[in-house]
Amino acid sequence: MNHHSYFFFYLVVESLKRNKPKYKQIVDAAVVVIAENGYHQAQVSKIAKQAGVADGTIYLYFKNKEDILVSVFREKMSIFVENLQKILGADVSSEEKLYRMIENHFRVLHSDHHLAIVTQLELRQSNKDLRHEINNVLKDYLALLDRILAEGIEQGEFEKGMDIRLARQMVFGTMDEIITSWVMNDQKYDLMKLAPNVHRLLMKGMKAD
Amino acid sequence: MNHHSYFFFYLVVESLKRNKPKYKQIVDAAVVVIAENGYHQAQVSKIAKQAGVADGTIYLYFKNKEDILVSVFREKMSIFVENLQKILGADVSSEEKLYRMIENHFRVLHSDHHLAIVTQLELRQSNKDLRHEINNVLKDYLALLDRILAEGIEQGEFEKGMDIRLARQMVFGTMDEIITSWVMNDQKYDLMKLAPNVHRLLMKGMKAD
Amino acid sequence: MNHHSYFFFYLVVESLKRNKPKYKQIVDAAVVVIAENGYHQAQVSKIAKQAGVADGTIYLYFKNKEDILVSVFREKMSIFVENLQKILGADVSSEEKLYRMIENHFRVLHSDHHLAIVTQLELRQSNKDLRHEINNVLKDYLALLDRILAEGIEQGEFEKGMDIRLARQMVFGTMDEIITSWVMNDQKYDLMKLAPNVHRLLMKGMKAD
Amino acid sequence: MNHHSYFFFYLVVESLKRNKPKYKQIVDAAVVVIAENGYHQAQVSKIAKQAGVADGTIYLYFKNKEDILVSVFREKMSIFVENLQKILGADVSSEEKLYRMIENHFRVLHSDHHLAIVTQLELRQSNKDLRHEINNVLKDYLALLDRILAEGIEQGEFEKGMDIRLARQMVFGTMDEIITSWVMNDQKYDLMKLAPNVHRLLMKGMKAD
DNA sequence: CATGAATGAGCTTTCATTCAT
DNA sequence: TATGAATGAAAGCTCATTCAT
Repeated sequence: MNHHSYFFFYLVVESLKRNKPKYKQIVDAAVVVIAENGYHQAQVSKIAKQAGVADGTIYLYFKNKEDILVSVFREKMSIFVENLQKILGADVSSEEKLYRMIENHFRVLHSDHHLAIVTQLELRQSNKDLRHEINNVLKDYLALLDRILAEGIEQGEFEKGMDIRLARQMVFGTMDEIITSWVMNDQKYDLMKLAPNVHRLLMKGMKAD
Repeated sequence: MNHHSYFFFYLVVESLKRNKPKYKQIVDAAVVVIAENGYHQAQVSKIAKQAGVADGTIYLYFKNKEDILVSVFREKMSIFVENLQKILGADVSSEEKLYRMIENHFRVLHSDHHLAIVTQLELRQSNKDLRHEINNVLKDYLALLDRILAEGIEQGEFEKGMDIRLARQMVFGTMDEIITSWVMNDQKYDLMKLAPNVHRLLMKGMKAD
Repeated sequence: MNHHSYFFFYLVVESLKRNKPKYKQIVDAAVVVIAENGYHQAQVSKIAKQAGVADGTIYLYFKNKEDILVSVFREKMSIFVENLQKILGADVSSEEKLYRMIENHFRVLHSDHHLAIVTQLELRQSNKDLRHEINNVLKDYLALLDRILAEGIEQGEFEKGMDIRLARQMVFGTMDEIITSWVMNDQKYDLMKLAPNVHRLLMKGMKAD
Repeated sequence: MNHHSYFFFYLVVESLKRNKPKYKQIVDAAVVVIAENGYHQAQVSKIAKQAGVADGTIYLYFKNKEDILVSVFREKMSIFVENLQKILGADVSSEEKLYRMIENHFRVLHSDHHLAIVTQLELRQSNKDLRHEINNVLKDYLALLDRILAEGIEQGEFEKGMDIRLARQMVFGTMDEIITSWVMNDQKYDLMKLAPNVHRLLMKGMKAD
């Protein structure tokens, strides 16, 4: 490679970097590395290499390794939260909002296999401290789910005396278990197609009419 | 040795091991150590000390550390499976069987705080391989749940077209999420009291009548 | 460039540097940072920040970090040397000159706590190379001490057959040990008051008359 | 090497090890490694290799690296202390005791070049915490020196009004400076021969009679 | 002259597992 | 069977120095 081609190569690489600030670059690299190597094999050096930066550069943007992992969760979770906020703002029934939530939850993970592996399998191997951090991030999401449920009760769509915490745990626990199974089965079947049935089960339960 | 004789040899050795008091001693010690120190602080040497044996002795009964952990899960899961088998044999409706399953699941973990911490929080930090192993153990339990669901459909108690896999994931995911939340909240409230409501939600869903 | 022209070039560059305010700024910043944070916590970035310059600027004035530290020692040592030169020029006995030297040595460090910490404790943590450099700087000072001793012998004030090197090591070793103890005791007592006794001990020894 | 010769080789190595318990083995290895590589290049792995043990074995005998270094100082210092205790017990004048102390101090370091390098140059590069530890160890030694001085005053051998702390600092500072210079000059001259002159200087001072 | 973002080499310590007794 | 001393691989983080701007 002569020094001209090096120069242009440099420009391309640089503009890629500039368009994706290093912070995002590293977070995205972490998702890929964790998904492909597993949580315990996701060394900082691997993440750095994947991000195209030096090991030390990581520490200009993150306090420590745990900080990277929490950031991964926070950054990606914000996709769910933002979508859910839009759904909440829509002028539709609570039942429809719940449906859209399930559908959104499934779609985001369906469309990003790496992310699905990371959130459903890998990040759960983190230690208790990190898991508490992750739970804090989750709280925002679950608070929005609670709002759907509360509004549904208010509008008479959902069972009047329903325990919101239990209902939330049923909705989230169900979605989570279904997605984890799907990931552990190597994402063989079409997750999206399950949404209507899941929604129906949650709304009307298992009892025959 | 062909694979048949290997299989029988395996069965004999396994049953011998499990009858030996030290095997159980070590498994029980592992539960205590993991519950009190957390998964990542549960070194083999700590388990050995708690069991009152030398480090090396562990390896006379277990192939490696992962083998201890899988054994913990298998031994303890058998309590759930045995109870559930009794429930299945009872002459009651499928709905009642489901209720008893939930009640049993909650009760076992409610009555053994160490076990609850280990199964809901600590063992989930294990790596993918171990979690696949654990899932295999779980399968027996979930197969029994599937039988309740299939019988319920057959007898017209549960929705005819219901997807059994989804329903199973809803039931298990809901129970699991509820128990995990309870453990993470330091087991502050009475888990047992939730069983009727959980059962009602799973049966009739959230929709107002 | 032959070694003569190199030598003069060196002199010019050196004198240019030392007149530049930033050079002194950085040396003074280094003293403060080392005294307050300790040798091993005195990162180049901290010194730069304390001096109010960018990290990179340091390298316009110093070859590397070691060069800063040697410069600190050289700059500060020159105070001792200059004072000692004045003392040597005074028209007093050698014994009096020795007294004034001790008194000066104590006074300079007594009046600059930061400097005392840096020279007695922190700079001694440097590696062998740097300590050899520091010793070179010290040589000028010790050479002046040797002159006091030689003159004293010549004038019949000091013991005729006295080994000058040993005597120098006794004088310097004694002063150094006393000051280091004083610094390690957090400079609790009055160093200056010790000068007469130290002088007396060095002159007449411990033996009872 | 056939397995017989391996066996005998093994016996020899083992008996060497057994005669020198691992603790001492490691301390001695540390002295050699520090002397030959310098304090900052004395990695735990090098010490382990020199001691003929695995890295991990170090940590069966020492809390951490600092613990090795403190132990080096403590173990070696005890030679000085034990010798000095014998000297104190001798039925000779205080002046003679002082002489023997100097002679002993010089001899121990003169006879172990590695140790001389380690105590005079390398260990002084340790951080403040370690140096405080080292100072604690030194205190025992200096306390014995103080006893010689106090007894000398009592018996009218040493100057009546003499400040013991100052005198101790003169004696130790002088010895220390002389030895350090000798080490920095690559131990070129005969340290032992200096003892009488040093003693004379300390006793009678520099002043001409 | 001055900047400061980026670099990347380097090392202590833990702990699952082995194996001579 | 049981022991427990010994092993040795493996990784997060710091910071002196550079160099494009």
